Amino acid sequence: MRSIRYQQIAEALRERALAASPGSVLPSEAELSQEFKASRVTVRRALELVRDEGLIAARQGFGWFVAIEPLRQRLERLGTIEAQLEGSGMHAGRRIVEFEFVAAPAHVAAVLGAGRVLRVKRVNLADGDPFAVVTVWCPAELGQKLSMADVEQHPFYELVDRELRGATQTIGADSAESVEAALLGVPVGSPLLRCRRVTTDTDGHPVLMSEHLFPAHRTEFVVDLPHDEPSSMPTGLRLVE
Amino acid sequence: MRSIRYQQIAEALRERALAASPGSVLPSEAELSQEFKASRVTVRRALELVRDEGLIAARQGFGWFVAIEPLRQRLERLGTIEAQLEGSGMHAGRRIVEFEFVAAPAHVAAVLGAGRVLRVKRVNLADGDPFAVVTVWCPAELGQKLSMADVEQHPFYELVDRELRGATQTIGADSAESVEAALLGVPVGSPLLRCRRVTTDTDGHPVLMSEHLFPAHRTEFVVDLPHDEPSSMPTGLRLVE
DNA sequence: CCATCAGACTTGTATTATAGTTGTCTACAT
DNA sequence: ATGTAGACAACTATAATACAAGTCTGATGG
Repeated sequence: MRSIRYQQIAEALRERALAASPGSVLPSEAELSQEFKASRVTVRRALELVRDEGLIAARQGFGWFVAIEPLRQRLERLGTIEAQLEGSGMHAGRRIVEFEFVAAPAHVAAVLGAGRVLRVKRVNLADGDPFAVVTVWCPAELGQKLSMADVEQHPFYELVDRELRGATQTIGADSAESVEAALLGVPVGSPLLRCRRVTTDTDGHPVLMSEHLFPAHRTEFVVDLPHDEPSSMPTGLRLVE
Repeated sequence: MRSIRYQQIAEALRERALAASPGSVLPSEAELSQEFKASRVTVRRALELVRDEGLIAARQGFGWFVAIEPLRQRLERLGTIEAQLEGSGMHAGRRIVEFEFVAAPAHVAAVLGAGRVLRVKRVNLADGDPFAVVTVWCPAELGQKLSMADVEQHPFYELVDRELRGATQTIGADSAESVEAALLGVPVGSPLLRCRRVTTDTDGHPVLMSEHLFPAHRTEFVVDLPHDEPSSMPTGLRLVE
């Protein structure tokens, strides 16, 4: 495969920026040019690429430096959906729609590395009204001990016999198919917010996959990007009127 | 049965494209021509065949590379989608649709605290194809110095004469109205990812408001929750009355 | 002590040049 | 219809160079 020089250099600069402490200055473009054995133009192009990603910044006559707090994680302490609903004086409920051991679909098997999985489909309720359809795939060995009553009364992460740590979720949109439309009480074809989440344990191995579908007219996802002062808006998914 | 050479080559290219990571660059047509012992025209026919299937793409003077589908945005940094495009070997472009000084709509005025604003509507292009409609509202006093050429060639946050610090994004979904559908080249009523962003300066004062609309089938947002206590919900949920 | 200024060093922005790549065409062979 | 060979234009990445403009430092002179 052919390689693009300035992308290689950009990758090296990214690592360096993440390793260094915020505010520290990078070598001059001339020095970097010698170090990478590339022309100053090429080095600059790499620097500008990383700058546009927000990791570094420059001041004319001064130099390049690692940007201040490029990645502050503000998504850390967030109450569960249940707590927020109860806090708002609403009653959170769950209704089980499916509870089956099935052969894992390809995209699930690829991530979890399990042939058979427990698939649970639930409808989340706020004061009796449905606001989310959640499907969870869980390796069969972990799901063996779970009952329908368990998954109806407890969040999934309390039930799995593993210590969970992190998650990656991808947020997208879809049109409502007939099944989800009926469960959520919205017209077929209306827009849905879709969150696919892969939850990993303390070793970083994927443990759970889940798909959350929200009616778009009631839900929004709020993300704070690096601030100095805390904003008035909390981070997370929220229901809108 | 006689075998068609360029179809054999196309099959080999498909395998290679699926094995390689998106954005990686294929060998040049001349090199592939040597490798498959076929003329450049034949190799090209194979490449164009695979391109029309959406697996790979090319830029004149640059080369062939594995296409990216769907387009993923990472939310941790205050970077632009353009930076991620360039980092993937694609070419980012902009087309101005509107450039007007108007009275601020209520929800904009409430946040920016400005009566008159500059409203700029742009279509973002990836290798010539539209992938986003972006509307930016900017207080008139800040927009006074900006020209259409400015906003066509630079990201907005580079043009504003304030040091920006953070942003709050609200991600939701919508159905495509006729205007946006036409600009994005998607059917009316198809799902869109909507991202409303309020950008603030170092003092925490709101400076810019923007709305980004993405076709749902091409775009996803990715959020990492590294050391979060997982709940059954994507992150947190907030009810708004 | 303090202000000032020259010079070294830095980024920002051009220009020119070259090798390599895709895009496109024509001519010809099987 | 399919494949080969070649030529040319348009574009890209990279190099080399030059110069403008901003920043820092240290010497100088009061």
